[in-house]
Amino acid sequence: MLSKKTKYGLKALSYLASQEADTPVQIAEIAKQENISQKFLESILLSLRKTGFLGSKKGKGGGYYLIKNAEEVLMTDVMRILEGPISLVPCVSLNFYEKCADCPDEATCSVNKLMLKVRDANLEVYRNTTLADLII
Amino acid sequence: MLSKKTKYGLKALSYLASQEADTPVQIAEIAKQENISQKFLESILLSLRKTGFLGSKKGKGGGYYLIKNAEEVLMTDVMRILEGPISLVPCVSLNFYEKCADCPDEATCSVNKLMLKVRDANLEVYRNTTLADLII
DNA sequence: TGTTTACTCTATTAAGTTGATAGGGTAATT
DNA sequence: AATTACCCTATCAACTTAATAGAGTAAACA
Repeated sequence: MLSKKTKYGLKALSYLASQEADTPVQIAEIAKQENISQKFLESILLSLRKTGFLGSKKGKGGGYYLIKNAEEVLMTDVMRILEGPISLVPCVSLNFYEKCADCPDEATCSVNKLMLKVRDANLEVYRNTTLADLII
Repeated sequence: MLSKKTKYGLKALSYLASQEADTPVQIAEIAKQENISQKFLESILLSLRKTGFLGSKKGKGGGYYLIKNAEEVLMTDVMRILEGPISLVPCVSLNFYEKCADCPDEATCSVNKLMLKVRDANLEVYRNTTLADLII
């Protein structure tokens, strides 16, 4: 299941992408338009700012805005920040690799074999989709 | 993340597929060989039996065995039983469709758009992978 | 300079899920 | 009849998620 965090984050990014660039949008506006709990959205936008997707401006007329063009925002990066590893098991993860404690040999592990295929299929999608592809 | 239930279920199915067909294998043997909590495995195998993947035999020399050939066991079916819906959001699910409560219009929803692609990519993998592909 | 506005941070909490365990009951085989 | 192994119910700790509350800080503007 996709977490609400990711769902909300994607919606917020899309909302910002469909606004005029470099014009800050207030959290309250995004939250209202997209039916998102404002406080929860705050923490999500904060993490997107800290990871270089968004900029923010304080004070009157402040808010959040996209730093890059929507065409440059890859879903691989967005998903890793919001949802975490793209792989379903750590033993096939490119960015978060970890050996499975219970598995003696990855080479002969059937789960490893299947999850490698799944990872590649998902990467293929995320690598070839940008924020621009998600808005009308 | 892949649940342990699915992980264990896949390992157990693979173990059975690599054994001689129609020869029941005891839960205890699978649990030991695959490092799985026996009681937890019991419930997993039970659900696989009730959904037509496995047969069981009671009494001495009993155990579980594959009902179909490994080539006939599609990952789409296995994953739906063990892990649940293949889609990450209910609004793009083929078998478990549900409208998102917070989303006014699927046609313009960016999350919907992305998750459709993801669903299709995963289905492609699962539809073209059988249990036979997972064993050496 | 002071007030407003909006971002930032910490803490708390209810609800749900997962993974594991325990213990007993039932059915089939020898 | 005894053994073996499947079958079922209940419980529980640990963790995660999603939401909320409240206070603090920084920037803009009159």
